[in-house]
Amino acid sequence: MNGKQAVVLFGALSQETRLKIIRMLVVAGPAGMAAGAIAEAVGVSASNVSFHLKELERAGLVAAERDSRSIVYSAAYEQLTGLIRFLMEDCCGGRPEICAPVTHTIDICCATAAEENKP
Amino acid sequence: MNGKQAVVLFGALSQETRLKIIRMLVVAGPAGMAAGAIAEAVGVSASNVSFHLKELERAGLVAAERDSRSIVYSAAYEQLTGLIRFLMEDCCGGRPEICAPVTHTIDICCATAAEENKP
DNA sequence: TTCATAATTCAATAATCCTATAAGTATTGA
DNA sequence: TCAATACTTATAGGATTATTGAATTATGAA
Repeated sequence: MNGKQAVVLFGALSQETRLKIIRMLVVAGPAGMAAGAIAEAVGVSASNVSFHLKELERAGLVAAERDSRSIVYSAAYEQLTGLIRFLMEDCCGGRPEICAPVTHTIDICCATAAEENKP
Repeated sequence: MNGKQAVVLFGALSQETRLKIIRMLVVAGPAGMAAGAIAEAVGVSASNVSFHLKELERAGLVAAERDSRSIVYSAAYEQLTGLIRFLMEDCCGGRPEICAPVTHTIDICCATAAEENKP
């Protein structure tokens, strides 16, 4: 990840519709969602959602795959985690307590979700 | 953190000069840096850095404090960590391996920096 | 007080981004 | 093949954002 890439990614995330989409896809997981379902969920027109999905795809934040008539989009987790790493690089300058809240909360999120997912 | 706030924060980070500033302040730590030093480091005019610092302040990503003739800016870590939490909320849907890379890398960053900082 | 330094504000211009509408492409089923 | 479904692309507008240079405010030193 370099600065110019990161600017593009942050730009892709700095729009209400696109941020809603990404957050939804992050929750949806690798299975992803069809463009139509996304449009309905965020409440925008087909052409508008298409415009924003293309923007997200251009940034590399989502991947698209056709499934019959639908096109299914899914979150690119590696890009997201790479972006976070880039932003917090050398973050704490020897003060772990400064960036600990990030790792702590994400660990809890993972653990909770995994727990709920058990059979 | 809510969606509208997050959009403002991502917007603040989606500009080359501002991203450079934030990353520099994240490394600089609580001591922060004066506006003039920031301008020189990122290579832009005083009025331009002032414009961008104001934008970052408006978003709540930096705090400003006057010190004699200088105005010293420092990163608002809680906002950054809050933003990351918001983005990755319920991220992995029971698959901890998906978001583990984030927490792992930040943990390593903290540990390494803390180690290097020992007397 | 007067001058120099540090930074902000203002105004004008240039660049970029978002939305809506309309037209186009791919896929499936009658 | 014809029509319907699911999306995408093109275009044109209005809105927001970035940059520059000149003017302004705040602080400290001679």
